[in-house]
Amino acid sequence: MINSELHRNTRQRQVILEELRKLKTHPTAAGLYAIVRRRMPKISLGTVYRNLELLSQLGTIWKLEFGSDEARYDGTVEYHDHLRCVRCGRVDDAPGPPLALTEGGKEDWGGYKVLGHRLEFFGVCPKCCRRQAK
Amino acid sequence: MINSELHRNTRQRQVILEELRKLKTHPTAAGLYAIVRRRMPKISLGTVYRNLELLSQLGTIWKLEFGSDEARYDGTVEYHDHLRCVRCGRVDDAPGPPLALTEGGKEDWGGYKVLGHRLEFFGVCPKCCRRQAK
DNA sequence: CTGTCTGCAAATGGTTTGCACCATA
DNA sequence: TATGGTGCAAACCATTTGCAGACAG
Repeated sequence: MINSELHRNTRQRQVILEELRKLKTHPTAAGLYAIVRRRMPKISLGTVYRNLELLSQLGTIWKLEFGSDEARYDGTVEYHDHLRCVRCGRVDDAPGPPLALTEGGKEDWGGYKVLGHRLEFFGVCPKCCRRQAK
Repeated sequence: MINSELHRNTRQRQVILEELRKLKTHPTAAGLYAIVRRRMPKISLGTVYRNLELLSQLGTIWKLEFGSDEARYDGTVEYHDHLRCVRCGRVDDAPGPPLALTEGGKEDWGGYKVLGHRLEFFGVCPKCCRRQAK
């Protein structure tokens, strides 16, 4: 059941959320696991996955699962677009305000009940651009 | 190497592309495999994957890998947005023209070399809406 | 106390890959 | 006939899950 009142506030959950929010980057589950483990050496990767999934279901964090690579997680709540590097998989926030997509009146679109959208730009990140230039 | 002149025109590849283009839906690799097997019972799933990957690298088809579910493939070449059902994973083309995203002047955006974008709407498809209503 | 959560490890499942044979150009 | 492609099956690997003990409320 997805209801924040039914869930306990475990130390693992707190640390996972805290460390995710400290990061400007959008780590993978494994990446965040490595970071969290510095504070909680005994935590398991399964717990990290379970909490990231739960927090994203609750709308507390955002799971970025465009593309074929591993999912990445974003501790920011407000909607914003993303920019993904096709070479290394890195994900950054798109600069500036999100593109305005007028979804008004589209709640029933082709028989679909539209809930939202995701917009992702893809390209080559600065580091990979430099690597290519060499 | 990704160069159409270096690739042979095998019967398997022809049939895979042909069947994909017949479909209005956007099948998964396994779904297309089931269809292709009606014409080529001995074809393997690995061959379907290899050809879909190659064709999408060549730009002949489009691999839709938003979301966490299985990848889906689209035989249509022109850009269009997609509409994905969050319940059953079904993917349809978004009706009407694609939203105009003025990417001009954004080739160097936050240090990124922007190559393109993908826009996906998510919601509940007609069939799943009906299922819920019962 | 009760039911959720955790650590651990094994299972899952879509996708990829090694290999020996086949077939296209 | 040289080389890319295929069928088969095993390998991969991110993610999920079963379980018994731990802990929050």
